[in-house]
This record gives sequence, C-alpha cells and structure tokens, in this order.
Amino acid sequence: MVSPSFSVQKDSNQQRSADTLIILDFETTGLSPNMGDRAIEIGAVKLEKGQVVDSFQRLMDPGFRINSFIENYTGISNAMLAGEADCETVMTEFADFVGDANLIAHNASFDKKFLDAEFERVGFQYSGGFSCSLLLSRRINQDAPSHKLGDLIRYKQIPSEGQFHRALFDAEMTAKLWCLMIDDIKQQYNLAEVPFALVQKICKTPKAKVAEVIGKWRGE
DNA sequence: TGCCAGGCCCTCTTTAGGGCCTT
Repeated sequence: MVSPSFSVQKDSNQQRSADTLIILDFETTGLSPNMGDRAIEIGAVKLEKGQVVDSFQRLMDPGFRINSFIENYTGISNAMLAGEADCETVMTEFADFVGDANLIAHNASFDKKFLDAEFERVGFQYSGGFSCSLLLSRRINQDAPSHKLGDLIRYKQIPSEGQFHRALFDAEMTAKLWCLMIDDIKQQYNLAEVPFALVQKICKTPKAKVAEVIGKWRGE
C-alpha cells in the first residue's frame, strides 16, 4: 500500500506559477451546461512538488432547485444551497485560486466544460493546461478493472475516509491518485521528474505506445 | 411523442456502434 504524503499547508505568499497543479472537481445539477446545468459545488487542492499547499471548497446556489437524483447522488440538498453565494461570486473567487496553474480532473472533459461555462459567465480565461487522471490511469493502470475514481482508489489501496461525490473529497482523492501514478511512472521508467507536458503527451498516446513515447522523451 | 451530453477508446472500425466515465 502506498500513501502519498498529503499534509495541507497554507500557501501564505499566494505564489502562482505554471508548475503549480490545481486538482479540481465539480458537483453539478446534471451532465451538460449546454442543457442548462450549473455547478453547485467546487472543490480543489493546490499541489506544489507533490504536496498539498492549499485547498478550496464552496457550495453555490445555481438559481433553481436541484432534483432528487442529484440530492441523493451528492448528499447536497436544496436546503444546504439556500443562502449560499451564487455561481458567479464563487467562480470569481475560484479564478483567483486557479491563477495560471495547470489543471487536473478525473474525466477532465466533464469538469472542463463546466469550468469553461462558469468562467465564461464571469469573464475569466485560465492560461494553464488541462489534463485528465482518467486518461492517465487508462494508460498507467492498464490492469485496473475499472477507472471510476472510487474503484481506482480501492484498486490502488489508497486510504480514504470521507464522502465520495463531494467536490473537495473527490479532488483530494484525485490528487492522491495522481501523485501515485506520477510516482509509478518515475519508478517504472527511471525518471527523476515527470513534467506536465510529458503527462499531456502520454494522455494523447495509444496505450500500446506509452513506453515508446516515454522512451523518446528520455532521448533513447 | 419521445428524446434530449459528450469526449475517449475499443472493435465485429475508419462511410460505425457502443461502452466507459463524469453529475
């Protein structure tokens, strides 16, 4: 069992850099912002050199009642959202948290479309790249029976005490999974570091050619 | 009336179809 170091320290100087990673997760009213769905919770952790240095969690009022499926799925009720700030207020705060960092999410295509939609409403565009722990897992954990976040946490025997389908907990679990996969890549391919650009390249590579791509990256 | 996401990825593919994953 491997347990990535995960102590939370406050980022006192608010320094931002392209080397900083933000691992984020949305809870939403549904699957598609194009169908009118909105975010109801954002959770994120900030990683620097594999260490969590800050975190962000806010509920937000989408402006309409959420259905019972979402209440049951997330544990977030309409009563919990009543009186919370609206999405625009929360996402403006989150834009400040994100800065110019690179971004990661599990099944990033889902979180990216909500992030893009909510940021567009507040006129913010992030400058960092976006990568996906699910795509990386499909290439690194090829024997995993499933690539659902909860299943991967159990498969990798990562300690977890909390409620899945809440934004901050899922972001924390994704961060642990991410760190473990990066460690696996370092160990398997004898790399001192795994730059974000290499991860993005791996995620675009067919599974059968991952070793070849990493070998080329190393200059072999 | 009935349906309404969408990107990725595999295969019985590529002029397509269907499962996986996210809420």
